[in-house]
Formats: sequence, structure tokens, C-alpha cells
Amino acid sequence: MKYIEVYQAIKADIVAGTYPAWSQLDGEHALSSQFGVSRPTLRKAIEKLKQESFVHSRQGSGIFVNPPEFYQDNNLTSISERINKDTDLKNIVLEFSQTQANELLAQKFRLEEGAPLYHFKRMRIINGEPSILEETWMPVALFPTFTEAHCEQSVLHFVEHSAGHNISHDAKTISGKALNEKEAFLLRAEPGHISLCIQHHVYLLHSVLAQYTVETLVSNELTTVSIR
Amino acid sequence: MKYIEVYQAIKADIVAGTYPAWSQLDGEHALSSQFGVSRPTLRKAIEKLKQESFVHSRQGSGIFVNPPEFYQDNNLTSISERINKDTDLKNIVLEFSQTQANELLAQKFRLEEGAPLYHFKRMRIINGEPSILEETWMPVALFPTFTEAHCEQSVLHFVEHSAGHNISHDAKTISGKALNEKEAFLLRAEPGHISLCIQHHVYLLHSVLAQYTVETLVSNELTTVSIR
DNA sequence: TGAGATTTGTACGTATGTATA
DNA sequence: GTATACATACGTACAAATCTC
Repeated sequence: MKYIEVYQAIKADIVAGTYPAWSQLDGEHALSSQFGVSRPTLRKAIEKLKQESFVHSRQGSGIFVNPPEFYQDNNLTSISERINKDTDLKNIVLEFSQTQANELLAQKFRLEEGAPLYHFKRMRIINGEPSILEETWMPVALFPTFTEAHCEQSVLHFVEHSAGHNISHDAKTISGKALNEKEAFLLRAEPGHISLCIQHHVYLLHSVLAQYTVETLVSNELTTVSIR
Repeated sequence: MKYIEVYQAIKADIVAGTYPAWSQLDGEHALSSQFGVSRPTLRKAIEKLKQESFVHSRQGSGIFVNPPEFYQDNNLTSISERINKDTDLKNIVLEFSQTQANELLAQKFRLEEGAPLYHFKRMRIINGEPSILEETWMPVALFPTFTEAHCEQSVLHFVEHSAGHNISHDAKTISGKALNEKEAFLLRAEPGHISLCIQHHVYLLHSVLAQYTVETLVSNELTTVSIR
């Protein structure tokens, strides 16, 4: 997959800060010969960079590097990036147990009430600060080999690579909420502080729910940029 | 732009409910001959449909129609869609005036303090319910011909087509907040109700801020779906 | 279980259109 | 007006994943 290699090479230069924000890349002809690929292939790499807000282009003008705030990470990143994030940061496992599905969970997972579910809570530390509380449920039937140790790394990576399931999509719902006392204590904030909450429903093929996660952020802001 | 026409034709069928959710489209060969375009062109149309979550595809398998919840509208839609939305719904203009930039606004717009700004508030009615309160500032210098009447339609459409500016990007910040009494009254909710707030910074080329808008939703939920 | 057919994905080449400088 | 640069469109070939018999 040549276009991926080209994409990664240019992306690496951009995130390393090689180019100043708003600076212009070489033209498509120049870039394609530099990388030894055809122009359509080079364009596919640029297309991917545009989708991810690393660059933008204007017909007749050129291809331009976006400033970092356009592509900086946030919790709305695509499911693919969530799975393959190598640096899954620090995960502290607060609780891990098996439980039984209550009515709500049974309905979500399309299981009988009382069906066994893994239930765990994790905390994520970003830049030394407690930043995200996460509470997750997953059906035991789909993941017989799942253990507490897997929670320390990327669970989605486990789902795809160790358990061999194919992830189809992730439905994310953002809402605001006031922190309760326990949450505030863990996140080192004031009770009643308004913060954001992101619910993830991660589905396999054929609409099978594999994971339900509720993330509580200490931050009350999420930013995304869309390019014209 | 043939691929846009193909894209629109397929999209129209999907939103009209012609295909059941999860149903399979014809193959790329069949579709390209049906529409009288080449396979690369057909693929570009499909690519756009995939980006906007109308369909998904799997190598060796086929192209499949997504269920409506994947593509239903929300305030995180792309800037292009916000501009061209023909059906800009009902806009009730609550206030319209010229004001002078305070320190914060002057900094945002990179203007002198006291520079003239349009300032208006609108309310959007969706399905007969008051759904969004919106407060907007725009620099008078960029839009000498702007009037209150323009607020009743799509202001972004005015920016691009009547004022002749080129919109570059839209930086969106989502946060949670508790409604104050006035907001609660207008949105027919309880004061203290937690709802979502979306700030938009709409930029022209060369990072010129053209519009700063704060939307307050009555809803406390926003959903997006990302496909693997 | 395995081989073959089907379907989408990748890659190259080429020509022409269109916006910008 | 001219040159440059990105955008669109067609054709072709092969690779890789999936499905079917």
C-alpha cells in the first residue's frame, strides 16, 4: 500500500513540525516523483491527509500545511485511530468484575437479563493529570479469554486482534453532566463541576454490540475543525 | 462533475428509504454502467457516500446501506453542509444591533478594541419546538452590506455568495452548561437544566475570523458515528 | 476443506477542465 | 493572456478479501 507509506511520511514531517503552519507543500508532480509513485497514488495520500485535517488544498493554488490545532487529538477521533493507538497512555484499572445484565444493558446488548458481562472502570492519566474516567461493559460470551490484564492496554485492539472480531462502527453520544462527589474526587475537581461525557457503542458486523463505554472527561471542552 | 451527480442520485434513494438498512447495493461494475460513468468515477461517488456515513463497504463482499442513525443530521456536520443547507429551517431573529468589540472579541477578531461588530441573537425552531439559541458576532468591516434581513436565512451563505468571501474552516468547541433563567424560558426548559453549547469560529482564508457564534442547544445529547 | 468466481481495493497512465497566480 | 496547479474523468491491470459451490 504505497499511498499509506507516502501519507505516513508526509504526516510524520508535519507532526514533527518540519513545515511551518500555512506553508505550501511541493506540487503534486514534484511530490509524486520525489516519492517514486504515480500522481493518482500521491493524490490518494493527500486525500487522506486532508480528511484528517493535516493539510488543505485549493485548485490553482497549492497544498498547504494546517496548524496543529486542526489535527490535534480529541475523543472524537475515528474508531480506527482509537484501535491502533500504540501509545494508549496510562490506564489505571480501578475495578474489574463480572456482573449480570440489568434490563437496560440486556436491551443494549440484545441479551437475556442476567447474562454475564465484564464490568470495569479505568482512569486515564494524560500529561500526569487524571483526565478521563471510563466505565465499560462487554459481554462475556463474545470474549471468553478476556482478563483484567487486558484492561491495561487497548481493549479495542484486543477485540480485533486477540479475540478475532471485526469492528464495524462506533456510535458516540456527547452530553454534559455535573460531576458527583466520587467522580470529582478521582478527577481532582469540584463536585458539581460541569464536564463532558461521551458514550461509545462499539459494534461488530451485523450490528452486534461488543462494548458499551461511558467516558467522563475532566474537561468541559471538545474541539474539532472542519475544512471547507 | 459527474461523480457529484451519481453521489446525489444514490444519496437521494438512501434518504428516501428506497433501500432497507444493511441492504447491499449493486456491484461497482453494475452501478458504473447503470449511471454511464467509469468505475473510478463511480468509486469517487461511493467514497463521498462513505465519508458521510451513508454506506460502508468491505473488500470482497460489497457496498452496504447504513441505517438512518448513522447519517442523521447534527450540529457537527461539515462546514460545507452548513453553508449550503437550503432548508435553513425557521430562524427567529430576537435581537440585532451594532456594537463595539470588547477586549475578548477584539482579540478573537484581531481588531482594535471598540471596532464595530454586528451582534445578533436568533432562535431556531425544529419540528415546531424551540431547539437552539444562537448568539453571533461579525465584524462590520468585512460585511458592509449586511442587514437584519440576512439573519432570517443562512448567514454563511451570505458570507460566501453575497459578500464574496471564501470560507476556509470552522473550529467547533463543544461544552456543557447549565441554562440560566432567560435561556430556559426561551427554550421551554427548566433553569439549571444541563445542555450542550457549541462555539463556532468561522475563518476565511489567511486565518481571518469572519464569525463567532455560540449555539445553546435545548438537547443534552449529540451523536456521531464513525465507521471502521 | 478447497478451488474458483465475485467484489472491492490499489496502482499506473493519460487527457482535459478549471481556478489561481 | 499565459503558465501553473489542483480537480475530474476514462481506461486498464492486478491484488486481496470474501463468498459460493
